[in-house]
Amino acid sequence: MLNRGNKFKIELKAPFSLDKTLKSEQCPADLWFFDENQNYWVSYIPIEGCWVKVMLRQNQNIIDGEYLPKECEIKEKLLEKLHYIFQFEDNHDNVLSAFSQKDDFLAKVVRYCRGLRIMRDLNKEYRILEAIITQNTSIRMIKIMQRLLFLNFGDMIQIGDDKIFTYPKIEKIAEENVIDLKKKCKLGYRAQYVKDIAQQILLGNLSSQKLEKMPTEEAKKYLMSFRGIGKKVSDLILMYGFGKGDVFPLDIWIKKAIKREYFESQEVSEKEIYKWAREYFKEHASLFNLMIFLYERRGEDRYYNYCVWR
DNA sequence: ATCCAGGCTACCC
DNA sequence: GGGTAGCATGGA
Repeated sequence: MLNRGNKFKIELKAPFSLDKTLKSEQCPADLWFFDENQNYWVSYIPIEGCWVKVMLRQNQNIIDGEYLPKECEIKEKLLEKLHYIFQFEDNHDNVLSAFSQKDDFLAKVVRYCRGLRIMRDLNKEYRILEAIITQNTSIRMIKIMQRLLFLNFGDMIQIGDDKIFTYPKIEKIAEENVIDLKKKCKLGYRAQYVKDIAQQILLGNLSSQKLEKMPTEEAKKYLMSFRGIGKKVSDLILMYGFGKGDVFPLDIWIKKAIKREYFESQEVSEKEIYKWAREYFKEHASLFNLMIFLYERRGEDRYYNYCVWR
């Protein structure tokens, strides 16, 4: 590695793949990018007021890590956060082999997704705003919009040689006028939603503390009471912001796959798919949702080199 | 050019 | 309750 920062190692005790996880295009993976020259994954994490550059590389069952700046003595805290983000210790093997027996499609999906984890975001408020901009657009555009949010509403800081922008500040978004927000960040009609929700978060009406205490169904109703948050967006927020394992975000990829594999390509309503998924996957719905999403998009372009931070 | 993308709201019946 | 036009934006 750079050999300039502080080094650490994480020993993996369960099957885990950094590549599968970060190339999966799950929402929190957008905060990581692959540095092709250095051959490691990079992200930036705030720890006790200090922004840290984190670099990771996997070698068999070892994650080699390094962070900057060197004078930050936060190794233990950083490891704690990385465990929270990646869930290294989650061993899904029993669940995966059980579901592989259920049908051939799942067997293929499970094989393809070996080592995949559902990530969690440290910044719940950002996760809420980011989920809103995912509606009716492409993964490519989602990354562009995120980068523009960082650029326009984050603070510029320097870590080593990197000049980056921190997470977009909710207060700044809340007071920006909608036309400018729309133009600056290419948010389209989502700009009004983003601004409104930012205000609701600041007012304490949309509270992540409240959300954390709620069971899934209640949390979903709560989220959907805000304009701009519907079924799908609330599922994404709960899955990636609040670690809910029993949600099932329905986008076109999932709908297509479920219809094809389980309803003989017949027309099925969203309601029926939700009901079916709850019964079929039970408390593991989120995990299989992400695996099917990844499997279905296996031939699509990936943008894991794209950096939202600068 | 028309259709589509990790959908939602408002309004129709 | 279910069904759908309109919505901003850029890529195919």
